[in-house]
Amino acid sequence: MRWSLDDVPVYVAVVEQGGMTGAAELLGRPKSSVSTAIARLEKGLGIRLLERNSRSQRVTAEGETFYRHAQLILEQAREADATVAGLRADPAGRLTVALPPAFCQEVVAPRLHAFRQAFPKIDLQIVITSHGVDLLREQVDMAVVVGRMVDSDLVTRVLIAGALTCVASPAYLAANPVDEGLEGLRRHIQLCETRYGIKRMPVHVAGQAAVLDLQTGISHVNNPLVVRAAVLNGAGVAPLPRHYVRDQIREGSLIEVQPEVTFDIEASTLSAVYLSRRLMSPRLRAFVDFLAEACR
Amino acid sequence: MRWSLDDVPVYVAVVEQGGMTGAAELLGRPKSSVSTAIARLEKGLGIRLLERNSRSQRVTAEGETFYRHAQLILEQAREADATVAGLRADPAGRLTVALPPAFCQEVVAPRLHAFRQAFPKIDLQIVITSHGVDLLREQVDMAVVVGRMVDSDLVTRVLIAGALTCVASPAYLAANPVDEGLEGLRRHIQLCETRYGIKRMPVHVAGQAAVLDLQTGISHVNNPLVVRAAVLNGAGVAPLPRHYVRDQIREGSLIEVQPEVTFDIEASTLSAVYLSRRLMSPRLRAFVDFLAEACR
DNA sequence: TCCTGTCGTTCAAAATTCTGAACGCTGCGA
DNA sequence: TCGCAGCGTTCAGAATTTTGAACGACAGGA
Repeated sequence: MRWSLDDVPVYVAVVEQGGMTGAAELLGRPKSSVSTAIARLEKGLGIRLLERNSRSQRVTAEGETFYRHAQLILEQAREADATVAGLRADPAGRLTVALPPAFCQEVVAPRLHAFRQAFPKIDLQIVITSHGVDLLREQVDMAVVVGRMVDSDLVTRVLIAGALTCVASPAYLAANPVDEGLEGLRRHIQLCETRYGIKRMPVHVAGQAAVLDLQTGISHVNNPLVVRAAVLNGAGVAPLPRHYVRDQIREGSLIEVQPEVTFDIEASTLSAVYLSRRLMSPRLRAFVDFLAEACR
Repeated sequence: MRWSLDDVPVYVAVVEQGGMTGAAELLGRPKSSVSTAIARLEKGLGIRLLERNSRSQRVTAEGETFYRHAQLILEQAREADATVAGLRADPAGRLTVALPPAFCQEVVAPRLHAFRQAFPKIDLQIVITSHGVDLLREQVDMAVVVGRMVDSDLVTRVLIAGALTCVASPAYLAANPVDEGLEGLRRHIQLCETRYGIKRMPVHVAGQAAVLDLQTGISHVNNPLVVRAAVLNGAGVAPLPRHYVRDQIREGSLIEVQPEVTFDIEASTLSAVYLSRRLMSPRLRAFVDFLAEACR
């Protein structure tokens, strides 16, 4: 990388202001700095970003491409800055959040102490519910929900884009070997989270699309931790979010079955949903960052 | 933002090398530069990144948080650099790609001329198929597929995370007003793309989860453009990827019906899938970047 | 306990970048 | 056709950053 990241904000400003003079004003620096920064960036990248004769300019095709990337870089930088600003501000005040039962128990609870220690002045109120979005406007500052909520005036941040994976206990597998193929797998599924219990679950096996019936003759529970507990005690094979079985797989109390089968479903995604990205309170930012880190 | 982006790569190097000396070696700069860069960054951010006594150091909690953001910034920067390098290299050679019919016709075809003009030396071969992944290893360099393929040794780049939206022609709506509520909507759906034609399509209406039967008594076609053509000619209301109806909505030949209904489904996602991110040929990178830009 | 190798910091000189005024060019209106 | 206003570029001095060597501090082995 033979170019300087510090010239990126300058270039973005020039493109967005439509000229160096405007950019210079926006950035509060002399226009000569802007001019040299652009020249340096072009030299470093080895391409011409702006087609310019001494009076006007337009963005070249390559410049357009680079601009898109530059925006992303800047966005990340601003995100980092906002997070750090939040850390420094020692966020305080009441923060009410809605969390689904399993997520709260499995991911948040074990780390709650660390959060309270890092932000002792945040008065965190947790509401356990699976329908957090309904409370979003009136009663809670943020909700963790299943899926990838798309709503024009809500901001969604994906926490777990977790794929489902099929697992079973070693004891069960020893007693009941699983045949190859989807049908072999299907015969061992006794129990499944309600959300995944659809008749034609689309799956991929080594790139091949197929469907799996997760409804007929299968019991359903609307809590993944119940399914996990059952499977740990020998209730056959069940598809579960990888995030909830990672530890068990590592320590050997669960074994992945046919890991080549991937499930094409949004229902295993968990997202944090809140109102505005720009006017996010430091305490909300701190908590969302904390969740994102906990889910890594 | 009171800190310099140029110090970010230095910090990342220090964290990853576990020390300033190692980082200095990696970056090929004197360690004094590394030391001052870190000190400057800490001052600019207003937080302590590394807890260090004159011999060793460890990353603080805040430093860990910032490191994650720093990685993202750097990743974006590298991505930008690779793209520009690709542009400059004047990519050449044969590139074979697999595209689904509707996507190729609607998104790629109108922009193909621009691509050929920008990269005249790329000998582009297009295979029209809906099962591009199957060809991925042997016959094509890249495939555009429906969904969000998760496969350990495939790289996926989401092109359209498009939500579905329900549309109808103005003439149809004038003659057949749609009642409020999901059931009102349901009565007008006559036709639907095969992929969305499931019995319990999960939807959200203003945050409330619900399901919509898109199977019983509905005709299915496995091509969204056919559905669109039919709806344009009065075939009731149909859910379609927003990306395929954007132009029609703008020019008024289609109208959104109950836009507050959002569909929770991956089937409307389109992704580019290819083998390796690191060893991507310049021509493949050029084409994937072109697709991403076309889908913006 | 002392020695030694290694690590991060400091400092003044050197290189680089930044700055503001002057310059030259171009599009627009008269 | 001409003149002016506004834009990007240039240039030399000023400010900042970079650099390599010297320094101080600590861990581990003798």
